[in-house]
Amino acid sequence: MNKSFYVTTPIYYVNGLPHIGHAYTTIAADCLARHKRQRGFDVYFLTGTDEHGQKILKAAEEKGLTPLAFVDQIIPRFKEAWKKLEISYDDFIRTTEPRHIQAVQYFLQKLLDQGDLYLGQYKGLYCVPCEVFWTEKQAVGGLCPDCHRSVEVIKESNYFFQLSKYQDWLLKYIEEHPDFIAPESRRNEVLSFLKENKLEDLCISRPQARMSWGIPLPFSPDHVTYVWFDALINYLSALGFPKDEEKLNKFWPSVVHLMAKDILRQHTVFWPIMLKAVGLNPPNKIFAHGWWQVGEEKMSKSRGNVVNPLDLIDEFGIDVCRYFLLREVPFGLDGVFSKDALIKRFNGDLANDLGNLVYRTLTMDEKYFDSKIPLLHEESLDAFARQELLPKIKNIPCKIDEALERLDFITALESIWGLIGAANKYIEVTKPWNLKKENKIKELENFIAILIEVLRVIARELLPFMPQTASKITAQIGSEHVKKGDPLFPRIVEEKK
RNA sequence: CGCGGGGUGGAGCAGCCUGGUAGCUCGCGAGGCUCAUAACCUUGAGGUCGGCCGUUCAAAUCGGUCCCCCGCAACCA
Repeated sequence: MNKSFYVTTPIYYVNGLPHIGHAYTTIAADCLARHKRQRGFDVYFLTGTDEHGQKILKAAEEKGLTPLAFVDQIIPRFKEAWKKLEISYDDFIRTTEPRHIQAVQYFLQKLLDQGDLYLGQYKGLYCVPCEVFWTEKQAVGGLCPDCHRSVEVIKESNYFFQLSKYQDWLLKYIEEHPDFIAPESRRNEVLSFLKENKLEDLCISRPQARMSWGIPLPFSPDHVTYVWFDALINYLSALGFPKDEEKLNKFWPSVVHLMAKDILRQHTVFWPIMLKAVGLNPPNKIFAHGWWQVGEEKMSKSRGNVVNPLDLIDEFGIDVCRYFLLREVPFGLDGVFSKDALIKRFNGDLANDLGNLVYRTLTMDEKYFDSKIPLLHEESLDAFARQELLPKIKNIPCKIDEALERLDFITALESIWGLIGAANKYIEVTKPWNLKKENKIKELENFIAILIEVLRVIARELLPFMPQTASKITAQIGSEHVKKGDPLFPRIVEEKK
């Protein structure tokens, strides 16, 4: 049986349209999924949408729609975006689907039955017009931070989940599993949080009367499930929890959860404890990546500086966007997005290094051998090819495996670009135009043959990162004859102003 | 003294754990080559490694202290 690999994005909250942050997480997950498939793993790649909660209800009311009608209208926009980005997900889960609702209700019932839930009083500062609870620190001077009207103390009866019961277990687990939470700075953040605070019990319900848009508690018609409790379970319901034991055993817990850093705590504190409570292992890895900033500010809808990923694709193509997002900034750190930076990457890495290497190689093969691909004779290769090209060709897959294990997309890509650089240098060192003049056909044949082999390796290893480009290169090379087309990445010449 | 991350040539980063010629990418200067998308290859200029004090034969790297920037500080997705 093949090894299995499960990768998830968060389920995106659909009170808005997909933006570059959503695309970033999803592209990263897609890259990992494609890579593992290529290496022979059985892969399950899950994405989806989070459709319950206060904000959805409000957004729907503003549009005069029922919540379900509202989300039904948004979901296609996400699916279209992922289709356009050629995201190779295996499953798209919606929290309004029966399979998910059943899983959540089973989960809740089990917790209740084993005594992990209790009915208590939720007390909080509530802003009635905004319909939002605030903490004491947030509501400075008893005022709502949003609308600046005064908040009221509200008490309501709700169900609670006793997190603190599992706190010591979680702390120990994180300490004993250094790779569980990444990057390390985030891991430290969670550790210090757990060491310095006693976990409060998590309020996992909302009164149906105040907030109706959620999954009903199976044991209380007066309550619906708190959205986060509902949402996290999606990672299990997509595996057929609790019924499909075969699928569950196959893919759990060999999972990597990807997300932006703002939802780290829910995934590293609530989620492992929830799993522990129902007798499942924590996920293998939880990775929180950074935010993209436009100019100086964090990208957000309210600031109106959102970069629409679909517009970018129209302008530059899928692969260029994928390459830029994965190559420009270490996964885990914040980055600054700008078109200038993207164009720089395009011209430098893609046009000059990769595109030009492919094009000049194909041109030479066309000129010297009428596009026929000569046979490679490894034993008679020159010193440079043996020392600089062959070892790289051999090592790249392993280097990429290691790098992607750490979600280090940059190092993985750099290993490919190391080969591209060596090949460009090889052409310079070998001076094939001289070989041609001197009629050294054998040498010339081997020279072209090894370069084409290099292109094959590049195309193969680039596939998870730039699927379209990889197929284009493969198609250009063919098996016996090359088919030189247009340059892969025509240089972008910026207009003078 | 809440916890954590960071301040390295014009820009963005690596190096720091395991002290000993400060490295990479981009940009800029010069040269080479012509198969190629003014691309490619070689080479040069440019750094008090945030400030100060200390340990040491020797500190970007260890210790102390100060300054500045950025995260986290929970039930809001």
